Amino acid sequence: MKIATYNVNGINARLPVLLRWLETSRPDIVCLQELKSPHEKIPENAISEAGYNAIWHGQKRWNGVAILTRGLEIEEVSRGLPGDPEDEQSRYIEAKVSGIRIGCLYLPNGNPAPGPKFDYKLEWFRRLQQHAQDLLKREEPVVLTGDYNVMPTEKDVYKPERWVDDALFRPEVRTAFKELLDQGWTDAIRKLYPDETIYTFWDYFRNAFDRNAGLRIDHFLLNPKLENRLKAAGVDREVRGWEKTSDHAPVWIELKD
DNA sequence: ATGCCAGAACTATTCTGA
Repeated sequence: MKIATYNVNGINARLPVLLRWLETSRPDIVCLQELKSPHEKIPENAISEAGYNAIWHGQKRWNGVAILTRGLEIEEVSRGLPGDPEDEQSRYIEAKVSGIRIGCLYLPNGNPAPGPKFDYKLEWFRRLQQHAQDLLKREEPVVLTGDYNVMPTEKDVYKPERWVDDALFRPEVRTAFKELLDQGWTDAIRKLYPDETIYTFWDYFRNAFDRNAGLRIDHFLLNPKLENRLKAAGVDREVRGWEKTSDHAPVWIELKD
């Protein structure tokens, strides 16, 4: 079972790249973020012709998350992160696929910090912690994956000193991420590669990809039921080098059946 | 501090991203 997460930065602008990647990588389950598309404009037919079922939570212009599966049945559990009925942003969708519960999330960026956007990020993080705690009470395997917009440690940033005041790296969000892990979640990439420099995002400016000036902000968190099933994990780095690509690369894990 | 790039939206300029 191969599960992937990919911040596409606009699903319509990214469609050729997305389809090419699906064909080469062939993940069984895919979590997408930053669809930047209203519900009715998601390219449903193209996804279906590529052999994937899909559920999604779109939004005009911003955000948007989706779960795709290669022929597997998707049972949607919820859309929207619990804890704030006023929150209109499409940043969370959860489903059950093949006995695995999958939460697909797009955590707020939070810049500029401090400020209202940073407050929203921290509040969203608190709600995520609460929901994650509830999920841990379950007996079933659970994956919480997506764009967390957090570099967990200095190893996850090309130049940590430049990012200390940024909403993706400030102590508050690193602490929040650590608290999440301390609940009992495993960071899949770090479990398999504790010391390697691994990035999942390179910005479009200043030849960041060529200079490998990257960040690790897309993560897979596994509950204890899944930890022992983790077989492999990686980043499809080459996709970041394709024409008209996203600023993120896809990240994936493989689980024992 | 800001620009550098990229995508989307009531098409030209603004907002957002990380």
